Amino acid sequence: MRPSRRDELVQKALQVFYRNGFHATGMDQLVRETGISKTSMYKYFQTKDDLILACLHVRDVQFRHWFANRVEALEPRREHQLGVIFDVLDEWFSSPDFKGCMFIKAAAEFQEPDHPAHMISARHKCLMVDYIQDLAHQAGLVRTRALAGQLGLLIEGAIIMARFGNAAQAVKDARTAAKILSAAHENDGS
Amino acid sequence: MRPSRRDELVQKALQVFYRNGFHATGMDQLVRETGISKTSMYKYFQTKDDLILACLHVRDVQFRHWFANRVEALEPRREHQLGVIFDVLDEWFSSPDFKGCMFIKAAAEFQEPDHPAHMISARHKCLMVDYIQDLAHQAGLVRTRALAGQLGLLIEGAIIMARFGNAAQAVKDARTAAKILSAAHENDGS
DNA sequence: TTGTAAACGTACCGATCGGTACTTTTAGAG
DNA sequence: CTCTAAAAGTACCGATCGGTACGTTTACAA
Repeated sequence: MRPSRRDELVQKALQVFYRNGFHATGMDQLVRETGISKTSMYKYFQTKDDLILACLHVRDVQFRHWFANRVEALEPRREHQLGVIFDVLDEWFSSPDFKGCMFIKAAAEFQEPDHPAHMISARHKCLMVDYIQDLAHQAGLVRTRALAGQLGLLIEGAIIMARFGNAAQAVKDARTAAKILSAAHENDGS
Repeated sequence: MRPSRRDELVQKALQVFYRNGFHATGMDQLVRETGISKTSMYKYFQTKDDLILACLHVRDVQFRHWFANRVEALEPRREHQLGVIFDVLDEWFSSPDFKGCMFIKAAAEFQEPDHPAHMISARHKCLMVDYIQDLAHQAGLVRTRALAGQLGLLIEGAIIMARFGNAAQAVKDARTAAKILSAAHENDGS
């Protein structure tokens, strides 16, 4: 466990970027809020962008692990886990420091499609859809690629709508829609 | 048509903000890209934030008018207009200068829920859902509030996914899901 | 042609930006 | 205690930030 200081920096910077935005957060503010000197920061990361990319990478791993762990905790039976993904989302939206999806925000601030931050974000969304498809497969559903794509749209839409006003309504709509769409992908259906 | 110069500023600044982001776009860059002097800018708007808010307001009106006009053009029969909203989205995603939803990006850069930019964005999304509900009503469907909420999630999700890689896949998934969800809201259903 | 108001260009303000140089303090190992 | 390496602190760099002051040019109306 050597690089604890570096990990601590990434972890704290991650929270500040998440709460305050990337461009809007200056390095001096990071010094203030993390308690880590600028000298150390620039020893670990050559540029601010490098630090941002490290934060996004950690966030990607952490978020997907957290999500899968919450699914597992709420529903241990694998064939029923697809049914609880919007309960996990609801937990996320209801957490006091929920501020939307970090990757949607990263893509909003780094718009060039070939920017590393943009690519990490796209990959994160792709991996989430892959995970949803895996849950659909374990639920014994058919045409899981199409279903996962559709549920992915509901998830992203719910994240957006949760940021604008009523998160409860977004979760409710998403849950209802997900049940209808999933029912259309049962092996006996069309 | 007196205030042409001011409108011209808003129109051009809107495009630069849309393409380049809000914080990432400086006033000097706006002078360069719009050809309007900084003196004039600050005569029309006291602060950069005021200019941003004016841009968002214009964008809100323009986008909703554009969207409704395209729906009308693709399908004049009102009872069938709900079926073409993803064709209009497809047009938008396919336009060469598509860079996502300006209001999602505004909410990403101005995170405080009571920030005017955030509130304008939330209101825009709300008005879009209202419009979808109106189309659902004209299509003779039932429980239009729930259906509009669900279709709204699909729309926002498609916008997000279109920014990350394959827009065509997002439109295809959204169209399929929308048909299933709409069918569940026909007056003979459920 | 003159008067007038709007727009322009330029130079500038203090503050902050990302990033660097250099010295001092801390902490753990021998 | 001493040596060493890491971290901190401070002061600073040029560039850019949002915003202002002020004199010049444009364009149109009388």
